[in-house]
Amino acid sequence: MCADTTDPTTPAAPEGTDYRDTLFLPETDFPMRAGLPKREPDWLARWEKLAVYTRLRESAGERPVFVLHDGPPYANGHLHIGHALNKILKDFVVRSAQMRGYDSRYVPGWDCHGLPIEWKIEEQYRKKGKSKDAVPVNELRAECRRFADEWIDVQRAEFKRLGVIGNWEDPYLTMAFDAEAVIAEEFHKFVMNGTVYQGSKPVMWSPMEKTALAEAEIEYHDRQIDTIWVKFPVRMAASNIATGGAPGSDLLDAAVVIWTTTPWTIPSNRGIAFGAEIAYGLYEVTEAPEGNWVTAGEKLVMADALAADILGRARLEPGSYKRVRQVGAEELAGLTCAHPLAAADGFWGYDVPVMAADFVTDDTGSGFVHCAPSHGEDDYELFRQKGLLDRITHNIGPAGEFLEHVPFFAGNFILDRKGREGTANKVVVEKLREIGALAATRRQTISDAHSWRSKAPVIRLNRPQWFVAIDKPLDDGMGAHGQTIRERALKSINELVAWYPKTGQNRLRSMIENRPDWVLSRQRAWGVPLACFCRTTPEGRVELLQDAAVNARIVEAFRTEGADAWFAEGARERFLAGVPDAGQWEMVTDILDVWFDSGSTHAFVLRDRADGPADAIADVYLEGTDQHRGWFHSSLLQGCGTRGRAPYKAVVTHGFTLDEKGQKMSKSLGTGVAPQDVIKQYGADILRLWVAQCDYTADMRIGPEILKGTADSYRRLRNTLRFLLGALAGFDEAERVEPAEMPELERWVLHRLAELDERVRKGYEGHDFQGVMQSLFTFATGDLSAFYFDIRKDALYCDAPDSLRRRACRTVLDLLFHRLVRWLAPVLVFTMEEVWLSRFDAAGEGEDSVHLHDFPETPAAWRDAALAARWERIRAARRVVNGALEGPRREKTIGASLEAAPTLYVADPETAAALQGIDMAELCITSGLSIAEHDVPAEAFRLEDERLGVVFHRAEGEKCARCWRVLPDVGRHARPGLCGRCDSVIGAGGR
RNA sequence: GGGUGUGUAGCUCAGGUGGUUAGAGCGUACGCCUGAUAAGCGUAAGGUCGGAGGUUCGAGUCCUCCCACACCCA
Repeated sequence: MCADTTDPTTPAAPEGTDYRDTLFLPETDFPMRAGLPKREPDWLARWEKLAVYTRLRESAGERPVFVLHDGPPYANGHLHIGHALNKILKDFVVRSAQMRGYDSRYVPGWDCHGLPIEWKIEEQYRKKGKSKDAVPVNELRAECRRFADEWIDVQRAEFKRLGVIGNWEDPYLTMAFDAEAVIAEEFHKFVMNGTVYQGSKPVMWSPMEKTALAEAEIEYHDRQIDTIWVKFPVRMAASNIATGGAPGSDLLDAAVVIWTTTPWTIPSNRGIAFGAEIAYGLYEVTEAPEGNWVTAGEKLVMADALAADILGRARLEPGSYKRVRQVGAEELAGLTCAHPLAAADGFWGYDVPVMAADFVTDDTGSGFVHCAPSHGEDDYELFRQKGLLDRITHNIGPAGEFLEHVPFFAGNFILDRKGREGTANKVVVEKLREIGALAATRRQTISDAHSWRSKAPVIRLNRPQWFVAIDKPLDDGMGAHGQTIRERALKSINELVAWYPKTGQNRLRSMIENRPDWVLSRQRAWGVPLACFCRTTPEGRVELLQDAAVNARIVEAFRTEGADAWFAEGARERFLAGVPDAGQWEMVTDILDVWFDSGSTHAFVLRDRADGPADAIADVYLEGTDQHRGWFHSSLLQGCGTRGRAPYKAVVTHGFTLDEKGQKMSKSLGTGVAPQDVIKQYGADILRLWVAQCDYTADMRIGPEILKGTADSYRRLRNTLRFLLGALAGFDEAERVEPAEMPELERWVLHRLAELDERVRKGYEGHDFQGVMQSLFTFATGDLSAFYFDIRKDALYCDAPDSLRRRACRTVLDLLFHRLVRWLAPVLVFTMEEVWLSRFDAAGEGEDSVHLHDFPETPAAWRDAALAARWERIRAARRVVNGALEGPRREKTIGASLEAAPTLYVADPETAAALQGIDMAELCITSGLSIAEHDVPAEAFRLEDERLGVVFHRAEGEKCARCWRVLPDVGRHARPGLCGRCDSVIGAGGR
């Protein structure tokens, strides 16, 4: 139909006729402002009603299974931002795996046993004036259970509010009866394979309360103490390396000087440590006052840096001693000393070896550290490494008293009844002085550990503990990856597990390479007991009962009654029934370290539950970097001991959340960010977007300014989607156009989509959420909003509905919609559901959800590298035009770009070729644009590329009242004030 | 004190094996539009690449030391 033939009786339109109604403007009810805090709960309710997680499981069919195994948070308080970060990252993994085509299962869990809860309950008792010891164990345990239960409900609601999908109806709990049964059963595996043994290890011990303390129960206060320098006579020197003296060495009549802040540990001394990097010298005293502790002729070995200080404190004048010679590390390592108290009693007649250790310094003291492996962790560790743990002493009792067998000191206490300094230090110092072993003393103030409860000082005391030997070869038929737990763990780390980021591998490896045996026992109440029996053999060895029938009976009881069965009356007789010599066996009443509980989750979750993977190995464990020492570690050791390998195939780690300045969040500075507050102010999607925009492999900052920025980004993205919805209003399948028939601009968008499809899928697969978001965000703002949408508004608003250009555009918008919305759905779970429903189920009455769909297949054939390269040049030329319009605009020559019709000079043949057949006026949103393949005139506007220039011209003609383009033919058509295109669109009954 | 890691524009991040005036998005400023409108478009200003040495013709990129921050351990 020709527009010019329309009814000539059409009344002349008055000036400024409004053709607005003839346009196809965007139509959508999708609100520009999100109102997330208010609306998110509605979508949560909808998903609950639809049972999205269950539906996905039921419709999984033959999809491959993917399992992210949840590391259980501890059930004792509201969620903090770190929990939110962790669960949101997991949600990205779970949801993107589902949408990539997996049957992606996620069972959340909770860690329920352990000290913090037990402590809370004790605190409640104390407030009521009750003593914990007066309460039956199972009563205390029941209270702990109730406490955990309450917090699990709170945390579950808080996690769900974040939009995290999973089996929230049926999570796993380490305190569930079946979990407690499996934990005990797993422990029995270690009992039966012979790796569990009793040893002892120094722990923080409060003599006042006669109990071991955890790090959390310790506080540090300043305290005045008497430090002492003590002489240890050299007993033997390795003569072949002795230098500078006669055979037999000049050190044989010297003494090594040690320094200690705890004189009461001297009777428990079993060694001396020195630093291989420290300079030592042999000093000889030439002159000393009458009755001095250090006398003329004495030879002492000490660090050069400290010698003057020590000898001064020993009341020697600067000129009254001399440095005889240097003493090297090799020589020191060959020394053996006598215990200074050996001179007083044969009890101390043993050898005291001198050993190199890396914890010795020469800042203070003497450069020699006296080692009491029962009373110091460094000391213990050194003795463990040297294989000397059989030399551990047992001289101190639980109240901090010297035991009966200790000569001279028996009965003296380290602390008195009020927690103040007792007599132990005094008598030891006095004895050392009496026998001439003391070199000097100094009173000083140090910061030292005190009990949080009694405020009294704390000591280190070795207590019997149960260990798992990690270097013992196992004859368990699971040797495919090594014979010992350590071998299997290292093999797993090196070959069986993928690490995101890579650095996690080294971190865990160096920990496993260096770690000592695994201490399992805690002297506490709220946990799974080491459900086993032990006895001491006539030779003094402690052995464990290895009886499968007894174990089975215990596990069965735990399964039906919980681990409380162990602490119930008559438990011993019940479980030992039928065992010969039952009377010899004692119950072990310690409980398992909670890391053993959580290290066993793979057994009672991945292996035992119907929703676990077939091989009972998780695809991913994802936690903070602190879990290299924690859950990754304990799960690895546990798995290697019970099934021969790590229970995971990949480990993803994230950093910590810091305040806006990159420092730890602080309550007192008010820099803390609570997830509940973010949700209240902005909504969970903003928090999720923040997570997706961070580099989670490092530490992440969060605060008001950062959240505001995130909300800004969100708004930009939201509006782009809103435009998409509006432009797609009433889209009909009949409009669809094949790519081959589309204009180049549309095919360029399809090319970008094909590129992004690969980027997004690979990004999600590699857990690179930041990369995915950055690509999508730049695409949405740079390629769509500022380029494609801006250009196509004319066609969308003004073209006839059946125009190929408009149909092609709407086809592409539909393809864009499905990809953008679904690609973003794992991150912006709420908003993408809103967008989805706004298009497909505005009333929200149906059963569809974007979360029930996969990422759409994107044809590889959409890729067109040649076309993409050409459009790079086209866009570069467009940028020059944009720049050129800025001048006239500032000078008020023009306002809108449609008032311009510039000339583009192209002196670059490749760009000229690229522009062939391209309507640059359309792309630049000008009313006209002529291209001159010509040298760029001097007056032309140009950017960096000298071969492209633009000379400005105003567009000739009138402004079309409908499409606003300024064209020469406006006014020459049937309807007044219109250009040919618009006139014909209306004539065709467009609207 | 030890181990591990991080440090590029106001913010969030890019910057294979060292190579021309260090990039993107957001924010900011200014201008335009008023048919995505508590929106949209354009232009611009922002960086001693934590600091100091060194290797090299040339270093954000390699080496050494230092500083700050974090996690784990002591």
